[in-house]
Amino acid sequence: MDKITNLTNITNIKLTSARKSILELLINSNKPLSYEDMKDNISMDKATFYRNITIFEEENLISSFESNDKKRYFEIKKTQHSHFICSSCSKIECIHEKVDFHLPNYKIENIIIKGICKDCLLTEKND
Amino acid sequence: MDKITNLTNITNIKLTSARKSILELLINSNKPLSYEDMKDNISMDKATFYRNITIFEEENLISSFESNDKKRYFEIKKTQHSHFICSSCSKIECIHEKVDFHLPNYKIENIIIKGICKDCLLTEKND
DNA sequence: CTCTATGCAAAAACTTTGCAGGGAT
DNA sequence: ATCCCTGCAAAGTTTTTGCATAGAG
Repeated sequence: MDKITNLTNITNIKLTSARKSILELLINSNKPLSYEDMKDNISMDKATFYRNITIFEEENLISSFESNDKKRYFEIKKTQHSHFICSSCSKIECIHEKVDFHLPNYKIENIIIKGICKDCLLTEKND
Repeated sequence: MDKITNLTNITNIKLTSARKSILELLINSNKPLSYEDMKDNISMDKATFYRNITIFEEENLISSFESNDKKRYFEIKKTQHSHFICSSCSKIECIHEKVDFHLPNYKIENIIIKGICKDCLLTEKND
């Protein structure tokens, strides 16, 4: 039984080939992906894509967040980590350092850190 | 000399009445505001609004982030704090608790925490 | 046969751009 | 007179919806 079947057989969704191709891409990616990132590798209409994304989120298979570039980025729910979005180049990086933070009575799902990445900081200095 | 003059006279932007009205709203708000939040209280076209917002960001007077609801939220740069966005009700809250977190070589500007707020958690339990 | 999934086209929502007119100095 | 600011309208971008067809069980 492969990873994707594992993921979906605990839910009540049908594993169509469209859905499989989205999940495959997300599982094999080491960073969040937008529709634009994925569209050349999944052969389906954007309507189908977004409808399936909605279902995946309802089933808690994936999480998403909005970035600087106005796009939504999607990611398989796996070991929890944070994301860094560079205000300058819009690059997104996964941050695995532990963030020490507690908010009683809230459920924390995702931490997004905005700022300037080290590459852009270096470039600024060289200007 | 008022707050707004203080804010802007260190920059090289002209303080028009349009700009003043945006800054006034942001200064007096205790939470980030979107264009929609502000539009009834500022009498200017949305083009003017967004053009001025761009200038304010370039001048480092304000910061912004994208929320669940596809809107950008703007805030005067003041004492640093984080924001909590509820995935369920999309409410935004300012979080003044310290987030203990270090990323060497990166400049951190803004921390956004996504999750379920305490009100929505309660509602879920009561279903 | 029935129920869900999909594609296509159009709509929706927010933001940006082009262009011409207005205001300030 | 010049330069920047503004309003209006149109365009741009991402995501969503309606509807009819296709496909699975």
